[in-house]
Amino acid sequence: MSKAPSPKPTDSELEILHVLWQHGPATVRAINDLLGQRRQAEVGYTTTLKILQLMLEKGLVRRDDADRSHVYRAAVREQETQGLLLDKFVDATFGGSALKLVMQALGSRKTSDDELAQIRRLLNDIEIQNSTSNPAEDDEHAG
Amino acid sequence: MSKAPSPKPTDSELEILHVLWQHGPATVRAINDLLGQRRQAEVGYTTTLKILQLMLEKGLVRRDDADRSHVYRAAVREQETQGLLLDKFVDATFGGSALKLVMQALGSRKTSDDELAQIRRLLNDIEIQNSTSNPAEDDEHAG
DNA sequence: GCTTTGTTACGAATTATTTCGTAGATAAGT
DNA sequence: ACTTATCTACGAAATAATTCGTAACAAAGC
Repeated sequence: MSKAPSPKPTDSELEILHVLWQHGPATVRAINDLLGQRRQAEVGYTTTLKILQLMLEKGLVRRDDADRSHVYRAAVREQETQGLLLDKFVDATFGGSALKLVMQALGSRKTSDDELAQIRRLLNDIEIQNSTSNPAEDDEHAG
Repeated sequence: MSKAPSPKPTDSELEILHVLWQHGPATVRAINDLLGQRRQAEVGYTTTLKILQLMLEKGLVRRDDADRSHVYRAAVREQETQGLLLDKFVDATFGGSALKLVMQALGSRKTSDDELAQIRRLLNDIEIQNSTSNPAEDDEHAG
């Protein structure tokens, strides 16, 4: 029950987490190289090292220091972290209303029919969950 | 090119913008009082004043200093600002995929049937737009 | 007129984040 | 063995955001 209260990662930390999520465990050298690719400008090696050390203290990553080149791995899951950040963002920007966020996300940008279909499937799933786990009567049937 | 791109507001600035969007133009005193209500702890009067002065320089607010108590008003629109922040957030957290954001927002939290219905209506509207305009050239935005 | 109250402007302390330089250790190359 | 390369740890500078104290000034109250 005691869920690790992983602190909210900063922008730089999040970028490193993306690298680790995609690439898997890696050395500082590898992480730094991958960061250089996804960015415009290179970042100093010791900068990456420093951030990883701070992330280790925060519990955002784990490391294997058996070898001289330590190997870092993400200690938080991608979806959980995204969910955490999303919660904060929804609170700060949309007053806590996830609905407003979704409306804004869908309304103010181009969404393909394919993406719309995926969202519809998700809506159907959620509706089924609502009706099976919720005592409130629900006779709606999606087309 | 004549329009200065309003910089991304910080968390504190965004909170003040929320107050101004909801309440309309207000003095520092009024803004500070309203901030105190929506927060856990009070914030110092001069803190609010200082942030408003910085926001004025950034172009996030305008002020009427005809009277001794200056009256501040939002200089950026709510939806535009939310859209701007949303873009940055989607890039940083979901690698630019608005679809992933929506899936996460809907999937990882409780969404009521009422909200689901609203989203369905929006999906229908978007689908109609997709089918009535040529998808290859409908990237125009209302100014 | 004098004092109290409320206001703006400004400087500065505090905290967080990002950045990198340098020292010291270990491994690798010759 | 010696030199070079690579790595970690650590300190600290640079930047940004938040906070508030104080000075200066104007208005209101007595």
